[in-house]
Amino acid sequence: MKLTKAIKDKSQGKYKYAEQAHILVAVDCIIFGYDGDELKILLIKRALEPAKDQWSLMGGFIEANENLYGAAERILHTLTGLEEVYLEQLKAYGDPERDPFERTISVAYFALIDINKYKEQINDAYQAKWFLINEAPKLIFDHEKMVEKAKNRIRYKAAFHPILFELLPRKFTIPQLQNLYEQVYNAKIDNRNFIRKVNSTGLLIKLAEKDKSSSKRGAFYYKLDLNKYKAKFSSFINFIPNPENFIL
Amino acid sequence: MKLTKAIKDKSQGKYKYAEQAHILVAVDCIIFGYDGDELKILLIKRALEPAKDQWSLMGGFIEANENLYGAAERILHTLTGLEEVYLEQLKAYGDPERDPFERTISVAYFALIDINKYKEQINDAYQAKWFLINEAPKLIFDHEKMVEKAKNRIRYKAAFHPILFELLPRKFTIPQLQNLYEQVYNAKIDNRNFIRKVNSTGLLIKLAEKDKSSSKRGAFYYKLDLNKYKAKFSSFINFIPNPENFIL
DNA sequence: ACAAAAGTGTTATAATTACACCCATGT
DNA sequence: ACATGGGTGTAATTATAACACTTTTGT
Repeated sequence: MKLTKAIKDKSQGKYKYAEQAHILVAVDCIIFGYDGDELKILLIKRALEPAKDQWSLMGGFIEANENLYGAAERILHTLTGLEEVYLEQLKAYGDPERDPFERTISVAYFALIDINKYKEQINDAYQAKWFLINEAPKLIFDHEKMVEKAKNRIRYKAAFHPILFELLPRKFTIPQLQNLYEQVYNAKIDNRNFIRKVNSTGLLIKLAEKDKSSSKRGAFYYKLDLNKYKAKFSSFINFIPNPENFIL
Repeated sequence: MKLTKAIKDKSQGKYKYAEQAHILVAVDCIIFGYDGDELKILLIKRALEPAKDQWSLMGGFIEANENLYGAAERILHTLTGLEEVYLEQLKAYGDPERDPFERTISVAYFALIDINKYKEQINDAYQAKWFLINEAPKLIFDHEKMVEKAKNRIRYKAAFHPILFELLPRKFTIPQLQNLYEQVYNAKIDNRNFIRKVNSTGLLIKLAEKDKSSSKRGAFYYKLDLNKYKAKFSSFINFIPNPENFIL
């Protein structure tokens, strides 16, 4: 921090930074959800001017008493009613012209949620809608850039870390998990090799129950071994055969 | 972006966001350097109140006409005279209490530079000093947290991408490169396996000249094949044997 | 001749890939 | 009985890890 322009505020007896421009700081959330079948993104439609009727990420300005993560949590909670979901800082965006109304720095966060569990809680006031990941509409400002970056980040991270489990319900089948990976990477994965790899992680506990909704035979449900999940989260597991062509 | 508080500015005819707190936005740079022998970090010593005589990252406030990356470039250039060095956004920091003087959001960037090439250009006005990576002093605010995060990011990224070449001079020896990896990972690496892995990337071009400074036999200089470097930068190469225990 | 770092070679083990087949069940 | 997705097995290939020795040259 370059402090050479700091002055002492007589009224409070504290140092302050003089003659510096203060800027609006916002947080925008890229919210990914999976319903066991399709990977989606949650967007809101602007009901008011300016930018009325345009699709946008859910966002808000940072408040005096909260940190960036807290602001992202608040914004996510306001829209979805969700708490304690996976939420990670993506990047700060600060081009002078990114917001045509007023200069605004935006810190983007992405969230991974299970649509089934939470869809009833979504706040209708924002006209939120789930879009298929490849069928999202045009977005305001640089929000599409944020979404692309978030997709890339997820691809990158999910190649080595089990973050995609955050999108699944408590119990899920291996075909559902594979289907999720296939959508994230836009690729077909060999189911035999996939099952072996997933099982080799030791992260899954097989349940007695079966899901019969997608086949006659039915697929066994599994649940996450939460202890192992937490312990192994940072370790590297090659979930994806050829993680070649990602852009970092 | 939540725009519900936008109003129309009569004087300019543009929409503006009303009743929102504007905050100071700074950029701080974690500058890593390698002199062919030791991995170091560049810090500045505060010459003025407040926080006089304390060590700090080089930073500055964002200006009206520049984006975040541009601000980081400017700050880096001001201190080191360097341009076109590797510079990557690390994370935005925004705890309300992170800066005791005034609420400030800081976007941290890290830079990778070759100390030999640039050390003459360093601006003395900031009392900058290179510290060994493991012998850095206490820093102001949350700067130590930033440095730790940057070290982790470099470890993470360098395990799969050839970013550490950014720290090397145009010509370098493989022992120098290995030494750099060993310092980044605080680990001994088998030189036989290391050489094979580095050569298998096809990224290096062997030069006729030898560096005799560190052994009697001398080690051949190599240079980067810049075309292949750019092409392969995003692809995954396992540079590090067991990338197990990194924290993401 | 010897010390010290540079550089080459080999082999065992483990991970990855590319395959083909059987299973369970609702219709 | 058969169609459909679920699940198991195996063999070839490739990558990784562990290891020892030879080369060069200044002193």
